Amino acid sequence: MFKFKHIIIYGCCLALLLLLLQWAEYKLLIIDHATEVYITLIAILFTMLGIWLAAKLMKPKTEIRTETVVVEKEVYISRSENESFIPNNGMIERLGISERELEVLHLVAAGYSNQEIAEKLFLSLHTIKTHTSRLFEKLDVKRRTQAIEKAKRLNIIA
Amino acid sequence: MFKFKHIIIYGCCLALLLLLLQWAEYKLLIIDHATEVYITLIAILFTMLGIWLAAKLMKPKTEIRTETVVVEKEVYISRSENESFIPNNGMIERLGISERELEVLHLVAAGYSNQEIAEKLFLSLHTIKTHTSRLFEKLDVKRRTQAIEKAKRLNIIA
DNA sequence: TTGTATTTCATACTTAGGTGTGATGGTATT
DNA sequence: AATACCATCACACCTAAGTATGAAATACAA
Repeated sequence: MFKFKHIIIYGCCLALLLLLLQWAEYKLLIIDHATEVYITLIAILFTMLGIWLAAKLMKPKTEIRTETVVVEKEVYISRSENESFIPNNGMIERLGISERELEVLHLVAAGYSNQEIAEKLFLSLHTIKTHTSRLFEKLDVKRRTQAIEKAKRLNIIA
Repeated sequence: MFKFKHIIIYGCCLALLLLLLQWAEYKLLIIDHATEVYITLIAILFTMLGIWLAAKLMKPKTEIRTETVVVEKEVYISRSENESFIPNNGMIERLGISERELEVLHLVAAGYSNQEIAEKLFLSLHTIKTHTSRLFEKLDVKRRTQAIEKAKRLNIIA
């Protein structure tokens, strides 16, 4: 939109200058060989005008292109229900899940309450809570149900 | 360095044009009121020259910063993707699980909290609690984790 | 129309789950 | 010996989950 504004301004300037020159013609034409002088002046003037115009029009060209590249990292192939389940040990290791934590995870997925797990493993309820909390942190989840879902999806548990 | 090159080329063009105009002066000045016409032509020509010059000189100033944002995305294939899961409708019917209850069961298994399920289904928290309670009764379980385990075992959910 | 099941919402209450912080002892690793 | 990690236990605190009970609207079949 502002492109047209510049063009209109430029047009007006041109018209004004033509009028000015027409008036100057009668005054300056008397002096011989003065034509070249003011043609040069016109040339310089309009060149500057062109430069100014170009500068105005090209200023907003400082583009910042933001390119978003999505890199898909790893794909875990699913298993068959009937076939033997192969735990994703690489994933377990990568998440830093300890042996005890994995044991608790299995029992959580089996539907046991923290109290029941504590009794089963001869541990205190506090210990189980610590384990589950660390587990949720490592699995990046908030609840045990989410932990079950994610662990199954990552083939950590069957 | 190439800045001067452009200036020299421009200067040469100007000189050449002045010579051309000086020659044309004798031919065209005879025609009355032709002065304005060729002054306009000069104006347009030099303006374009100015624009071209400016464009050439300002090219390196039109910065194009390309910010590349790399987003790493881990992709997992769920095991049910390849297999065709057939829900045990007979079992669902036998246990008397209603449509709504089944819907809630799916969301419970997906790891959503009661509050989240309520928001997702545009229901109150109370309603979800009622549904889950009935579900636990019908599945003969005490906790949601047990419900998930049993529902999966009975092929009610994938 | 009446009965039955479903779906919805509600209050009050209890229990389980989860967080944050901190401490202790064991066991490898450096 | 020092460090890092794991496993264990503990307390305080808060939130989520689950129970018991009741009730109203809807839908569908007898």
